[in-house]
Amino acid sequence: MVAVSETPSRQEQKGRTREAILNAALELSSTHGFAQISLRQVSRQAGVVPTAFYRHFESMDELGLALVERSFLTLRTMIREAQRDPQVFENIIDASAEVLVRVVKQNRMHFAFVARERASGSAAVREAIQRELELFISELAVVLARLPNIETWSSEDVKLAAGLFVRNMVYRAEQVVQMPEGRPDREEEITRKARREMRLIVLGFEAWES
Amino acid sequence: MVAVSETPSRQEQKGRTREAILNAALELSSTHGFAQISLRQVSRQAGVVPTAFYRHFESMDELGLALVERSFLTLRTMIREAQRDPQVFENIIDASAEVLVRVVKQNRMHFAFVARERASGSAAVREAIQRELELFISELAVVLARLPNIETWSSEDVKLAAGLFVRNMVYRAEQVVQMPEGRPDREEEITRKARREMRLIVLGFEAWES
DNA sequence: TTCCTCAGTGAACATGCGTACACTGAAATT
DNA sequence: AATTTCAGTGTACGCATGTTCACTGAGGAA
Repeated sequence: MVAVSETPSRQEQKGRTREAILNAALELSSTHGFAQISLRQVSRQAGVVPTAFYRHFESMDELGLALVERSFLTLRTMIREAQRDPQVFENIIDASAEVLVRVVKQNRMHFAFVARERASGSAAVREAIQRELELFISELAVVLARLPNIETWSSEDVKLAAGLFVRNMVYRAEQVVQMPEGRPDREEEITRKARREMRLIVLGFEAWES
Repeated sequence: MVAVSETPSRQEQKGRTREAILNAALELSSTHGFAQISLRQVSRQAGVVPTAFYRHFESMDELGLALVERSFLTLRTMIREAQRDPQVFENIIDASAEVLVRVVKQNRMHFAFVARERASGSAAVREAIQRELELFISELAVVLARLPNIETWSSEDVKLAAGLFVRNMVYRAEQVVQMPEGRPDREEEITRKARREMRLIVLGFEAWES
């Protein structure tokens, strides 16, 4: 047998430990909520002594912010990939509802973190999530603005509609996160409801006059 | 001088202490979140020794449930009173938006508690809030079902629409709670947005076909 | 080869926590 | 008047926490 793995450089090793801490925090907070987990618990789960934590983050608060950043990075990547799905062009609403459920299931913990800490994290974490969601709404607004019925709206109205959409999606995402494993019936129900809600909102679009 | 106040009965006194504990918990959790406050902090703020806590609640979890119950009781009472406002009959949407902002401002801490713990409390607290919100949606659905455009809908569709409404109201309520004191401009903005969102949804109603 | 850098260690600390226990004294009951 | 009930007290405990400090030893630079 030959040793295949090279000795990792110092940077690499540091990066790995950092990842281990982030993952430990994400996992622990998925059951108890980020606010209630301790620096020592996170370190223990990451396989590291409490003092080593400080080599990577100054405080739990800073860890929280890093977690927000990483979660949204994952989510944005996934959703951009999903937008390339050819189905999405054919029927935006039906495809979006299915994509939503699929994407959330694939990244359950990231969504759970965002949904939970949005309302309850430390002030800094809350604000960071709020900002990211606003960004998300603005992105969607740009997409919406190209739709036939919407071209003539004021940009404020488009953002309003986008906000309605995103907030409803966040709610349905929360439900998918809470959903017990292996319940395709619940999954189907959530997808169906999301689809109908989006239809209802879109019907509002069509009748809107600024 | 004559002693005006009668000596309170044992029951009365117990009730007062219970209230003191509930208020202490509500106030403390408005800054740090219910999950992070300790039995000792609550007792201290209520002016009582930690052990006395157990005469009223078996655990912090039970306190949390009592807080959910009391908050929703307050909220339901206020909203039912608001429904008697004659303006509400004339123009449901515009009046509702204003009532929403006013009611939330009057009971800031109760709304803050519900909004925050909805996503992040202990499992028991979360489920209790979820259940109360479902009840609330059902109540609204009954009101909506009497509207002219909606009479013919299936009851599932009516609940769907009611859910959309309530969830959006919860979101706007969160904003009112976070709103800094003495900012009538922010208040006006939130009212205006809530109004338009509700209009957009109502337009969807009108175009809906089951 | 020699020296330096620095990610991770391990012991020690003060503090706040939940809960058990025996208690007090006034209101309620007899 | 005598007795019981029970909301609230005070002490004491074992435990987990955040942070400090001096340390080790392997990777990287000289």
